[in-house]
Amino acid sequence: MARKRSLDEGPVLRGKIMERAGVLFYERGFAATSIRDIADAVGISSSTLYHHFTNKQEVLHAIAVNFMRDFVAETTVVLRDTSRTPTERIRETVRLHLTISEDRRPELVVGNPIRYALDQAQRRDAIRLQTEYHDAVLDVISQGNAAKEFDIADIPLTTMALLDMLNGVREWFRRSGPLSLDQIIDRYTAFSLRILGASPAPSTG
Amino acid sequence: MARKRSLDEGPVLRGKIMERAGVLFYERGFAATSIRDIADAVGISSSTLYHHFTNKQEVLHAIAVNFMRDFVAETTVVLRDTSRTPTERIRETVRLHLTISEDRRPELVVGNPIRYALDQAQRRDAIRLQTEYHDAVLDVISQGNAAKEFDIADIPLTTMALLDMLNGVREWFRRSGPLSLDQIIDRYTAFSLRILGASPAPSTG
DNA sequence: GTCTATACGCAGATAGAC
DNA sequence: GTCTATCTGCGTATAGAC
Repeated sequence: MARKRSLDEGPVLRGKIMERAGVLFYERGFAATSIRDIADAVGISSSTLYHHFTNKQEVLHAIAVNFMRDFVAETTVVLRDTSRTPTERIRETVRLHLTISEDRRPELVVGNPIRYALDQAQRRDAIRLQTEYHDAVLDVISQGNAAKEFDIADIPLTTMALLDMLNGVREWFRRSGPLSLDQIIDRYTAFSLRILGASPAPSTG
Repeated sequence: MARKRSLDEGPVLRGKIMERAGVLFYERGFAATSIRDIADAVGISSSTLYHHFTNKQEVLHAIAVNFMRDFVAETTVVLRDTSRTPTERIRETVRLHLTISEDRRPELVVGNPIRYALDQAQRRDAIRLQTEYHDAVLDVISQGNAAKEFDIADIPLTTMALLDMLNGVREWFRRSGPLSLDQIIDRYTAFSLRILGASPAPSTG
């Protein structure tokens, strides 16, 4: 049994540490969460944790990069699918953005003050991925504008406004609230298309 | 000299502590800023700080409430000025919101994860003021919709989307960047009016 | 690869002189 | 009302046995 545990749970334990640490960081903040808190939540000793990560910052770094990699992978598939119109791609991106952000809320580090717990190099890793997403969105908006689907004066700033609006949702949305996530998505899709100046807006949300 | 100092600098020192602490909390986070860091920045001993505030949390609480009081005072004057149209009031509110947020960035606690350093009662104080602002904005949006100046399906959610979009600016705006704050304000005013479905939109910014 | 035990420093907060 | 000195606990991180 001990043998099997060693062989199978090595990488699993790493993931488990990241998962529990993410929740604790999210609930209490980075500095207010101790290594011992994390170890207790996982059911290991603090020294064992040091065997898997060099320090607390590295745990946060791993969480941030792991999440952003997934986020970018999922969204860029849609954003770069030139078989669909820019409008369709934006609609689907709004849905993905809000869904992933809600499903994995504790893992969101970029764009959140907790990111300042990382050192510069670590932050850069995460921000590089965020930029990849940002640029993909900007490209689609630009294409939609060129195709006269959208009507935009300042493309970079419109991109920021749109993404900031979407990022705001995670700060107040609760599944227990009056609106379901699907309803939020419908309405925010409408808001997004308004910001982009999308011409035919049948559903005003 | 010692006498004069005691008489005049009592309340002044309190304000100075709040100011310096605000900057440190903003730069490093609450938990990562020690009482001694604050005392050093002000040029006093840590015991002197305890003479003016019961603990570190109270410093943050004072910063948050002080700022929100000012914010609400300035904005509600505009929002409740029924001599102006809802559209005009929204325009002016966007300007004020972005200007105050930028001018006093370190003091922004509400809507920022640093707020979790406060206990429930302290947070409630700050959130009560935020709600006052939020409700005043919602009222104006509602009036504009009733007057057919705006075209909105879900007034509460539109209010959230608008405010989140504005709050996003402080995360990335730098005075050293390519756009001036005035330019940002112009464009975000246009975005805001689009979200609200304002009928005549001459400047699409 | 996991544990127990522990080094070491810095945190928040207080005592008591002036 | 401000200081110096200090208490006490918890933080990160490591040593070394198994």
